[in-house]
Amino acid sequence: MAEAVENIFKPVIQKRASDVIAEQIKEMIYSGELAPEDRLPSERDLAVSLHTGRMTVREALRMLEESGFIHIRQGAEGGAFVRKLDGSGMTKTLTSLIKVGNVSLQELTEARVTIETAILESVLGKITDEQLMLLQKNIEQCESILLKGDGGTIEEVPQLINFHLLLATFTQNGLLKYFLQAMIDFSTSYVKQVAPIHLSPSGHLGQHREIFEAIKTKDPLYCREVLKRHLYGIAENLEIAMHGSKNEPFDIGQRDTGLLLPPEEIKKMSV
Amino acid sequence: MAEAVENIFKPVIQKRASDVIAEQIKEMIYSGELAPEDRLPSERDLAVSLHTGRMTVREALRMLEESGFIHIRQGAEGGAFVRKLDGSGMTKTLTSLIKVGNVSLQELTEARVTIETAILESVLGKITDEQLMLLQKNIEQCESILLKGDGGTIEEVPQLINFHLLLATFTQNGLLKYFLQAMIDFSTSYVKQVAPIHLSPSGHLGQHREIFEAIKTKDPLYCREVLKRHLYGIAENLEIAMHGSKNEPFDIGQRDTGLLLPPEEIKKMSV
DNA sequence: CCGATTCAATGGTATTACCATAGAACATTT
DNA sequence: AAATGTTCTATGGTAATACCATTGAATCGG
Repeated sequence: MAEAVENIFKPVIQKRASDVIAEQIKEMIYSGELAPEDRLPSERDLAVSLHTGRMTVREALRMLEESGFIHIRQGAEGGAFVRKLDGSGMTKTLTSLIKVGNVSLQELTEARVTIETAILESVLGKITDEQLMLLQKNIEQCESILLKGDGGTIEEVPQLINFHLLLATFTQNGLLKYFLQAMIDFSTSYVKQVAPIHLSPSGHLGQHREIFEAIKTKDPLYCREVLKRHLYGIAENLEIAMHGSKNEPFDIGQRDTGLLLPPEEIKKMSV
Repeated sequence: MAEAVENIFKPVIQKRASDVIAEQIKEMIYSGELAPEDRLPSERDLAVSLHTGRMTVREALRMLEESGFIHIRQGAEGGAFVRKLDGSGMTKTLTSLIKVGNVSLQELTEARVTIETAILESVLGKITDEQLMLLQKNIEQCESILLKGDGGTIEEVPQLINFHLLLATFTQNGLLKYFLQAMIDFSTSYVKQVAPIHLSPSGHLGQHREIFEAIKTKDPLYCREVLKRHLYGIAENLEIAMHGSKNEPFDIGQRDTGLLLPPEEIKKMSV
């Protein structure tokens, strides 16, 4: 064909149908048209409505599920349900970055110290009596749990985590809380899965009490010192968990390889 | 059937095949068995190797792609390629949280001020001459770009962003950098997409120069002031982009993300 | 009324066929 | 021989169909 003219035809940009579908549903969630707990039409219905195949719909749903926008239940009365986004997405992202080696445990610790210190100092100037009460209540709660049970591992006293999250909450800043929660969630799940060692919750709690007292003095320097000591103590346990686990830091559990190939064979094929 | 015995048969837990596949490939990436740029077998080959259908494989690839572990190219010599994880995952997560309304622009701004302030203070005590040189080089680079072009919108001087990221880099902490980058990336793409207004890059650059000078004085208090003014200025532009007018300015005076330490003590504490 | 059974809606998997894309290999022309 | 155009082919993208698995609801039987 002769090049008589130019730019008469707009080039066709073929975006992947599943991407378009996922994008469309995301927008509906953003706009509020789809709210948490809402149920999407069944895969078959969606396919018909979108003039597409069921598999295309499924791929879109897989993506949305992976990003945490929906969760899927099988069976009658099942389907895809819109889910309220929470901090797990952040935790997932952070976990990947660490597992893939882009972020070291040292960096995690330092970042947490930096951010949590900033949080504490930000809170210090405006903390209310009610908030102080909440902290105290948290400490007492942990105390009673420790008195009842044997209080062996840290997982048995999950309330200990809340102490830190409480501080983040006091900033009234959801994003700071997401960041902190991601770092904390990784740490706990890491310790739990890799090496459930004994972390002396009582000592842990004691340090919380120290921090609490420091906050009441409203002395920023002292607060920072106490908090840092506490966090570096936790970090030390992370390190112990790492080195005490047969040098397989990231092999979390044996997955069921059932009908799948061993990794080496897949690797071979990828030449 | 009579209940003669119990617990003889292990209940079958049917995990979704695509999940198992995705998990397996992820583990191979974590372990280094699959490195960036490596190419996975074709969908058809994978299906055969895994004793599963091609659609199942595709769903797994969709998930991995959504999480940023692979990218997929169509055509001959195409396929699924392992991708080095970068900050885009964090940006994506943050963007979702904001778009869905879990995090407000105000919170974004405050969090950025909190974190970037902490970063700056952390850097202040240990910044080297070479690092100062890098900052200066960045400023000069932006300058020359501004002199050449008309310098209308901020997107034409992307180097302006690097100034902030440079500071984060000096902390030697990848995670803090990821956090900061996510916040910055959202802001820029938000302004660009929602309302590409003129942001006076020259004024922007001037403030960078101010910050640079402040850093050289190594006065934490002064540094913080200058940085905060700069960041709240940026935030104001975000608001303008959103509302299209300057009618709802930030009440900068109310925000108390500042630290309470006197300068000398902060200097001492710099990690 | 209650327990067991069946039913039906929905997601999960597999197979097949064909289209779309993009490099590579090949052929043609200069 | 080099440049250019064409065809080939491996690969992802989409669709349609069939059937399995799961799970809550509806139904049936006592």
